[in-house]
Amino acid sequence: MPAPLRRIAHLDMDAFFASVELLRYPQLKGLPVVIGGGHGEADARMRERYAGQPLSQIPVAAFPLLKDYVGRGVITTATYPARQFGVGSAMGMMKAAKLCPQALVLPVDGDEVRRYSRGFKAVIREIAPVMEDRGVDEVYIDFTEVPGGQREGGRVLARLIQKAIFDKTGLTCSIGVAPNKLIAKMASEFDKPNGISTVFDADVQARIWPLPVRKINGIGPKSEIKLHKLHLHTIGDIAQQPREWLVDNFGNAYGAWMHDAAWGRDDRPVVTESEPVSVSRETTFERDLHAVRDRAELGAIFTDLCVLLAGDLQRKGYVGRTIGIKLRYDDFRTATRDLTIDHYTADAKAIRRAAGQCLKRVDLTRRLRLLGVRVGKLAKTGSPETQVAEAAAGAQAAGHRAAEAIADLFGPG
DNA sequence: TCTGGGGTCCTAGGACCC
DNA sequence: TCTGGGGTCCTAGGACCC
Repeated sequence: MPAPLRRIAHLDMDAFFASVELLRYPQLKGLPVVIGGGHGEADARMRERYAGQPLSQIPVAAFPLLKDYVGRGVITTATYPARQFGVGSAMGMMKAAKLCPQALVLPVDGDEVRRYSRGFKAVIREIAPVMEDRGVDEVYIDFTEVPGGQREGGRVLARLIQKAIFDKTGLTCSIGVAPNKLIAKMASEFDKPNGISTVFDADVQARIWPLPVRKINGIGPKSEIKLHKLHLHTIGDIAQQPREWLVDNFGNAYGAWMHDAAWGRDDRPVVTESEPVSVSRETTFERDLHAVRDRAELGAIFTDLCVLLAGDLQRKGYVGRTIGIKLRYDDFRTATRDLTIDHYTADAKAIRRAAGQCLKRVDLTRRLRLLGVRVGKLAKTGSPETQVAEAAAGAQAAGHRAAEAIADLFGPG
């Protein structure tokens, strides 16, 4: 029996955040809607006004409009009617308002989105257990060994998964099936929404090479500019270059990778589980803040971030020993500082202390638009490498308590 | 019209150790 | 006076992704 052909699927939910909202507000179907922005105050006011009524009964005229939006948010996703106006993900809300002022705005409902995210992934795992989680609305699936995964190059199994997801959630998705993750990712975009595309090694030249370089997952805006300067515009243009030339221009690792990618070569496995590397919290202020003039406000935000972050770590069951901060200045430059401490922690006060040290090493004369706190070098709470450190921290805390007790005995100093 | 929040991985220099 | 090479950890920044 010959070895089965390696078949990898990439599945992408269609306009996920917007589609989840449309399940609640079916009256918005077919209308331009954008999701994002953050605040959600207008939305809350609207819901309050129609409290007691089913959400589906709220008249379309009651929904907040993009042209009335104020704030610094970006669009998370837009419905297909809104995309017709050129509105899309990661676009500033203010810019989108120029393109499509009549679009309706809804805030992101994180809990609801995560619920649907868990739901569609559970459906997939029941059918095809080798699944890699790539975020709320995307996964890779290894079809190779799944019964039926080879039929019509994976199309039959893809159709089954699409139907199962729709039956369970009412949501549609697009799937690409190919010899590897790299091509599958591109293929899932070929026939959106609610499409299936299958690609084989022999199709790379005809279907992949004509695409713009930016379609390769891993070539972003910077590399695109550089490639254009070198007169390379399509993936085929890259494929035609000698490997050494790409290495000379883009460095050893990236140049060689780019050459492989252009030829559709990628042997990364589908990874079913992984440990987090870091956990962070950050926030963009409603207006730029100055470290001195807005000291109290900034200090409160800083503390809040540390408390939220500590809560995240504790809930997830991790401790970490590299504490870092991130600042974004009014000119959008970013600075980071970090500090590795000798014990693992998930304690808000300890995080704040270390992050405070970091803050002392950075320029605070410019106005800030963002502040973030990060914990890295994670280990599972109670895992062997944290034991000694946790015991030491415990002893230290006991030391503090002893000192306090002694201080009590001798009265206030 | 200024551009969110949560991540990963890579590079590169310096410290420090053998 | 000159001056190895390798390994690991720490730190800062940047590209990229969802």
